[in-house]
Amino acid sequence: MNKKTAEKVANTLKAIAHPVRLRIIECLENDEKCVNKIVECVGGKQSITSQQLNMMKDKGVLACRRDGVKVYYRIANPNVIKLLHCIGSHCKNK
Amino acid sequence: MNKKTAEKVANTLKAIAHPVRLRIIECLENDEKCVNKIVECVGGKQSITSQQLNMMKDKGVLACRRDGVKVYYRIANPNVIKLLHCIGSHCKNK
DNA sequence: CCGATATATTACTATATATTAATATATCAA
DNA sequence: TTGATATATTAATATATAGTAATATATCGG
Repeated sequence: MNKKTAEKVANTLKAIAHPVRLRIIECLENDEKCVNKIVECVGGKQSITSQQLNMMKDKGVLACRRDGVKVYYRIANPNVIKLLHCIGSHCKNK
Repeated sequence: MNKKTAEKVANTLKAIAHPVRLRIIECLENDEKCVNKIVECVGGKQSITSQQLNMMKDKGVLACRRDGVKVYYRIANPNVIKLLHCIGSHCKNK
């Protein structure tokens, strides 16, 4: 892996290496959800969740579409789900 | 995933979410290596590499053994390799 | 346009992580 | 014990990330 690739990969990993962001991803695993639902699902403040969502969108982990007043987020990079399972199965027995 | 698990997973991810640390892991993919070799392999200063190695050891990603004057590091958590491949295959085509 | 609901942005402070240079410790052979 | 090689630690600063509160913008029905 060359340095540039390493930086890209590190960037993607950093994008999800956060407890709340992991939970957001998990919550979006099966289907898209609007911000409202995501906030409920992970249980924080709206503005914080919005920041996290935006950050992950910037890094290409999530994508979104607006439908009227609501904005629906979904997982743009399916590998993060695999990744989540991968690392999850390791951490369980710790 | 509950909050505690999310924190553990985030911790492991943070441990590898760094360009140099990713390259270290890659360099240890097939066999253990002494610090010297690792420094050569990733091309930084010895003390920095040592810090990274220690950090990853602390977080359970790596393990090491001393043999005389040399210290050999190896991957302690095989899932990080899978993880690397997972995310690597995504980032390639970007 | 106005009010209501949904989402995003800003500005600020706190905390964590990275970087760098210098120095310390460990092991062994002579 | 001394010198040489290998590795680890410390201390200081820079930079990035997180957390918080307040406010702004967007969409739409009426």
